[in-house]
Amino acid sequence: MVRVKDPAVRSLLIDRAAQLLAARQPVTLRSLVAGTGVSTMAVYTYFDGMDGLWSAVRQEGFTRLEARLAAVAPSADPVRDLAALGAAYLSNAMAGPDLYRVMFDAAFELEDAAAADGTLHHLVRGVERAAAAGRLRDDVDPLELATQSWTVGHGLASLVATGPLPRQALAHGVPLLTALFTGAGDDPGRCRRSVERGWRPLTSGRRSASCGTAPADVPPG
Amino acid sequence: MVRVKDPAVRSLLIDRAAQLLAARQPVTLRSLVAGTGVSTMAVYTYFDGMDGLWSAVRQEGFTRLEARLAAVAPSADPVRDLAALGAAYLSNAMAGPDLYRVMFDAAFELEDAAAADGTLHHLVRGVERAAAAGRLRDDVDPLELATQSWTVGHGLASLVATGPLPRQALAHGVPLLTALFTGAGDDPGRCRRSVERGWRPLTSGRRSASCGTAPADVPPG
DNA sequence: GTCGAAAACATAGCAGCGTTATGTATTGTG
DNA sequence: CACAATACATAACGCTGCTATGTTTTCGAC
Repeated sequence: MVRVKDPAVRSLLIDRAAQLLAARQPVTLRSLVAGTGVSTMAVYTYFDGMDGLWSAVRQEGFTRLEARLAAVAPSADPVRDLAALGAAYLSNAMAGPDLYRVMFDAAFELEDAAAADGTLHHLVRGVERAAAAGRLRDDVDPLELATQSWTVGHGLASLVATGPLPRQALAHGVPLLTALFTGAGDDPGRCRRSVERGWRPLTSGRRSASCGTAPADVPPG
Repeated sequence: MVRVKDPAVRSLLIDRAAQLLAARQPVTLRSLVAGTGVSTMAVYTYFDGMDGLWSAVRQEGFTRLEARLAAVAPSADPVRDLAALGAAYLSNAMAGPDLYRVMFDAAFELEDAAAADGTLHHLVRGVERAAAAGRLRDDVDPLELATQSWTVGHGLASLVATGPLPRQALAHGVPLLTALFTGAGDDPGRCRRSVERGWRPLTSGRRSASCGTAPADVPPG
């Protein structure tokens, strides 16, 4: 009675969609199945149409994001870890700007909201650790501060990855988060140092510094 | 030699696009001209295709946004005015969520960047007034603080107007901006009161509080 | 092992989309 | 008035997502 669909075909189509997206090529029903041996009907048997495929691509995006957040190893400095979570969030957005846009493109449905909730939960736990370490005032609601951190991260990601701000504008994350966590009770100087340490892997390394006169260009998509 | 195209037709098509957008109806070439008497070719003589129309719609969105920002009357409290600018930004996004999404949808081109620059300039002047009033530290760069305020506003607008956060999440603007301006040197308590006063018209009034049964609605467009 | 139903697949075709080609009014100008 | 360039209307093209139809494959029951 119950037939199980081949999960390999599912992830193949999702990966190919993400691949086309990263290559800035149009993701159409026919361009998806081109090259793969499957026919256009596969998109309907596995995703019930293009809308379902986009939904699956969004979830893939949130899965990748959550993997990056989960890879942030907690340290002895929970405020540094909070900044590191923000840096990981931005790093994920910069690694696939079009995928990040798709994640927040369509009107949010239930499953999308659940995936976004998992992301937010990482931040909530980070805030709770900072609160447990006595770095924050007692009256701060972890969910609220996490949501505010998310707002900052998403605003920066949206304006830099798919918007008008240049890449070096990512550095605004340091004063923004520092102000936010200081406002939540952390000591200003200590907070600044923690945020800078957590943010460092994003602005320093990662795909060569943004300083101009690049001698070599990236290969075309 | 030079023929001037009828500007009335231009704004008619732009307004109809914004109207369809607000009504959450698909904006297609044929649905645009339906009812207006003009033919599909008008979109090509006036906008050189749908891309040009979307570009014009984006500029219309920035024009409306700038009108809202310009309507914020400066008061004796420049920090309140900064928060009021943020509230006006959010108010504009909530008044037309789909238009706001279109504004930041496509890859930014030169004319779009110019329009966004005008928006940012409003914030820069607001920061400069706050700095001139001695509310901020001397070392704050107005452009940087304005960009950070924009990041907060856009993040909130994106997550609330077209994203997963509910409308009451707009209240996060108060602690976010308070932390940002306090971090820039303003006195914490005074800053909080200023931001709350500037933010008030957004969360309290405006289109009748979120409780239902609105007796009268605003006239369309 | 065989049959039958259900799922997966391939092909062809549909309406809709943005765009363009072609022919016809309309307008401004010498 | 005559001419040339613009504005417009109609029809068609290629592409899109989608669906209808027929075929193949798969799985469970006897």
